[in-house]
Amino acid sequence: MARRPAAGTRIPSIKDVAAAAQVSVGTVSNVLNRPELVSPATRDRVERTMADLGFVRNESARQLRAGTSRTLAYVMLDASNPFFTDVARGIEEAADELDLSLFLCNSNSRASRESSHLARLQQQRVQGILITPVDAESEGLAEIARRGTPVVVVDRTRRDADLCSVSVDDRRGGRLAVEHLIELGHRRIAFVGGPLSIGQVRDRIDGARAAWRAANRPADALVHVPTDALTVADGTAAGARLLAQSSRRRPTAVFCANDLVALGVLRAALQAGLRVPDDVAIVGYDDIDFAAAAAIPLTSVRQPRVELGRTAARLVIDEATNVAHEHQQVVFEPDLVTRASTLGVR
Amino acid sequence: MARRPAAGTRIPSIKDVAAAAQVSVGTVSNVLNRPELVSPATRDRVERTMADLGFVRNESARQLRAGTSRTLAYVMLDASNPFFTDVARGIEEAADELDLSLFLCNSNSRASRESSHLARLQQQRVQGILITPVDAESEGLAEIARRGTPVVVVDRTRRDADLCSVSVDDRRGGRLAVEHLIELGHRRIAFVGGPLSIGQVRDRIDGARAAWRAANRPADALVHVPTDALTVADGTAAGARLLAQSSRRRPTAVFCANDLVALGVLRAALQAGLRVPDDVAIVGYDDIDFAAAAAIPLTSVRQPRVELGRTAARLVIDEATNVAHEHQQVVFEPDLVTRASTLGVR
DNA sequence: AGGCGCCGTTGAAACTTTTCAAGTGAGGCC
DNA sequence: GGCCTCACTTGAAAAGTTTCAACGGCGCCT
Repeated sequence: MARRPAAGTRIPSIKDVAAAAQVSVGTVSNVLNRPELVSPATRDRVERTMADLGFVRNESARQLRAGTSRTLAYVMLDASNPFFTDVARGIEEAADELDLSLFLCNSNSRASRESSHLARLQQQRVQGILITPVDAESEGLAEIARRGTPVVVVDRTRRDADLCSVSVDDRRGGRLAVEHLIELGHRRIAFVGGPLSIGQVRDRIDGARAAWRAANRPADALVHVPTDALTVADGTAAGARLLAQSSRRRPTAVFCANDLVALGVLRAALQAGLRVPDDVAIVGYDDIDFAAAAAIPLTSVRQPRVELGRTAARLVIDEATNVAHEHQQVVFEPDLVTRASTLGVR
Repeated sequence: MARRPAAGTRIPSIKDVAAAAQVSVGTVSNVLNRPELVSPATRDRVERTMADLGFVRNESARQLRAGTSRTLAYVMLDASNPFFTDVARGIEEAADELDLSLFLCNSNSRASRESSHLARLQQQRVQGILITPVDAESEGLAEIARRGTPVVVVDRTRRDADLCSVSVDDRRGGRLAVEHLIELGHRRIAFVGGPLSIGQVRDRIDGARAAWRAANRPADALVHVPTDALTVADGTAAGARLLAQSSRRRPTAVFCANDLVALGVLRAALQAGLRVPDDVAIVGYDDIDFAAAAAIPLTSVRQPRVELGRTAARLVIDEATNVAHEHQQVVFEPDLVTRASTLGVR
């Protein structure tokens, strides 16, 4: 087979290829980048030599010369939440179309991890950064954009329009969920989720309260049960606490800040021997695949996750390449997907 | 506040900083890399200038000089399977300790996406590649290692020891699951999962059959119900088909190739009005968080996911930095976590 | 006073690729 | 034969950082 460098040997550079193929480095570079300029005979010889030597282009050198990389990055809030992996899939699709690589980073909801990722991405001179930030109003994000790396906020709206953002109307989503419960005749409901430092949680409960008020229901008939995080475990714990109350005090419906929490509450309800939705109805948020697949399929507020990612990627690329770029705040509309957890078997 | 380059201006380089701070580029570099060599006064001045100008180190140039990057990459088989995001978390932890970044890529079980990711990672001169490959025996992986980028196979064992690999004994896991079912007295069981091109699936069913044989149960009392992929949807479909049979023919227990499939089967069982585990017991594989959180908590074969990732990361770093490195095949032992889906409420 | 060593700083080389102006040589035309 | 054109190839410069040998002062010792 082909000759190959012995283990431990330096990876051959364009120079080595040039020497072996008896041409200049310029020609080798042309074979790589503008093959039509090179005579077929030379091209063949160079290509064979590259294969022979096991040549691999050095992206750093390219990038140094070009001044920019062919990479996008998405800093996710929580890689173990399927919602964000779906958003990532949308970004990936858009990146693929333009032959850009995608760097996925996970901040795990921690500001310190987030900022170390951001520092690294700037140093790598990525074409653009997509981020679902711990704090959407952070001045640091604008600072990065000012220094030349486009930044798009995903799944949050930024108050002042100094950055692009793509989000879903969470207030509306909260309203949709609660209007559905009102229509079904529920008179005592709970909102489970937290912490309130997460903007998404704030907006969803705001929307829920607005709908509740609009239907003239007393404010204290909508209780907020806070959780430390939006996880299944926290949902289970909060659900168990909430549903342990006597049936006269217990809410007849629970609206959860996301599907992970809702799955936890569902589990707590079934463990407590309650029937869903007869004893307690449950509404989730995000409509992740597990929601439809739950033991009792969850009614949930659907967000266009993949679309969210795809749009964000397009915006960041526009900002990186189009001089006439103007910042946009794209807001998608959520919709309600009704399933057995509120409707029962039909 | 600080002076900053106008929008659209080139990011300042070390040279610009040197000029502004009235020192040589060497000194600026020293401030960055060996600050103890620089007098406090100069260091201060340079640091202030860097902040003023908004200097951001150019990683490409660094890398070009150094010949290698401070980055690890993990090519995952399926980013939407929580098992792999947990493995990724383990890798991340190990990478963090060494101040390496982690590049997450998703092959989505497609060989073409996998190889384009691999090509890109080589060009980026990553320190090492961790991969859960579509095909663990692929010659391409060894080729990459031969060209100088360490490769570690995650969650698969490689037959010939030309690469490091970290995996869990899937055959053993299959045996554990079926031994548990035999102990509970089940005499007709099913294995749900596919395709068989996935090594993990092959090994798990092999282990299951071995345990079944060892207990002298007839081979045809363990049926294999194949699926196209290891997803909740495929599990639901296969489960519905399987459990629609008359109670005399229907298996009394189902062992699934992973938890996603098991959650699907569980859903199908509940929808068919069957009681779990009284009418049908279910065993999953992976013990992802959703397994414990399911409506009927799933008995599952636990794998040390985070540990898997952490070990793989350590191996790849050892290979990258230690000249005396020797390839290893690390095999972890799975264990069975029993829950309500086989035991009922206790 | 002359020599030595030390501290802090300097300037140039190197890493690999891309780009581009300039060069070579063959072939055609007058 | 001399000149032009065309196709192809060349060599050097440039990108930003790190490293390292060398240098200039300064204080100390003899």
